[in-house]
Amino acid sequence: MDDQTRMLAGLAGLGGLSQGDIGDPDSVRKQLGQPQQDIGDILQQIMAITDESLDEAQARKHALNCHRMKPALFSVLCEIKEKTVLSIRGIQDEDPPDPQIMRLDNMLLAEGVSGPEKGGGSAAAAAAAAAAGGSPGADGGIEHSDYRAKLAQIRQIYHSELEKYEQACSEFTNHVMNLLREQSRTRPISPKEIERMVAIIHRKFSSIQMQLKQSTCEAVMILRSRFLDARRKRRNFNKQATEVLNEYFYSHLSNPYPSEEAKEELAKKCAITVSQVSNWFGNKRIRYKKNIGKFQEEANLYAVKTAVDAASVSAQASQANSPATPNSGSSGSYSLSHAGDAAAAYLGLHPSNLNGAGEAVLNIAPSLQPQVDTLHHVTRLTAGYEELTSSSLYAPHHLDTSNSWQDNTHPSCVTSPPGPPGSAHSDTSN
DNA sequence: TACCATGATTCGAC
DNA sequence: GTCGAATCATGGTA
Repeated sequence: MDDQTRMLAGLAGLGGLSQGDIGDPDSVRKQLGQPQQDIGDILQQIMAITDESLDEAQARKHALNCHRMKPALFSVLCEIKEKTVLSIRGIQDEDPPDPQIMRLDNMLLAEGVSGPEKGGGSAAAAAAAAAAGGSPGADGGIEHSDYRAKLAQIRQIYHSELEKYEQACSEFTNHVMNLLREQSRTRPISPKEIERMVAIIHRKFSSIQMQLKQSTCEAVMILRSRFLDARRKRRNFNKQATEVLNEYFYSHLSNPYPSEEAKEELAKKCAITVSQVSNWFGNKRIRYKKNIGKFQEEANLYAVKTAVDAASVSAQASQANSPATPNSGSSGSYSLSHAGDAAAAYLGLHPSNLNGAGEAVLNIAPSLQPQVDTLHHVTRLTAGYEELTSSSLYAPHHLDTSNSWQDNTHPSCVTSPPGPPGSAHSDTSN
């Protein structure tokens, strides 16, 4: 159906045309002689209104409003307007969803700010805390609840602001719709046009909403960085944890690269994460190497302590298993120099075990080998290095000329597999 | 408050 | 990926 026919069809109701006649334009024109004359009159009257006085115009307006052709003419004008103006806009109006809004929505949803309540964002908080690798404990609990509270606050503000915007949008939309409906009595405004106007208003308000979402996202990011930046919430490990780590470090001084299993065990013992264990060893190795002298005392202390512990355990085990052969299963002879005398005493050295060079020759059980290694290491670092290196009995693990740890023999401990630094010993999951 | 200790992060090398 | 090295940022203490 062409425009002309459509227009005529709009007038059909008043012109007494049947639906069957509408399909034939000639028939319509023939039968519409009178209505066509009426339309001309109406248009002339409309044009003449501007030349008349206000009272006259009002009277004319009223007369026009009451004219039997008015609704038909109105609907035709609406249709023409719809086809000419609004159809052009229509294509442009149907925008795809804004990707930025989608991103913001997703983020707010993930953080538990928008969408259904997730316990005040506790899931997000927990995930974030886990990602940060923070140590568990009382402090972690406090900060966790603190983070949750702040997030809930942000959520509350966001929702109240959103509600305000929505309310304002709805009020404004209603107002505009009422206005347009009111005006639609005097000028051709179709329901579709009103719908479009509503859509435009919603778009404008959604851009304001985007700003709100952006601000909320920023607030969440700031909150996250404040609470989850590990540097900001650094806490020293407790004494026991440090002791456990130091014990391991100094008892594996020849090769202080704990395996994954060892790290996990240490992490469990110290109630910290594997990453923290890795960090600790990384820091320890570098600081120890940088200033061996400073760590000497500590090294001696832990070497002796570890040796004592191991010796007592070994003695107990020997007594329990085979009192007659305390050193059964010994792996070989090791020499100790004077610097390790104290520890050697703890290890149960007897004067008869001293060799001609004044070094101790001892049959060591395999379980004591790491401690002996440590003593060798410590000894070498203090005064006895030249003596030890001249001894064919001992080929130590050591810091080589480039000051890096080298493993000349086998690793000193079963929990610390062989291999140079960098061979999948640990992870620094930063 | 200055200084040192220490846990975490970053960066380049491998 | 891990490592060493440098650096940052905070905690603890004199």
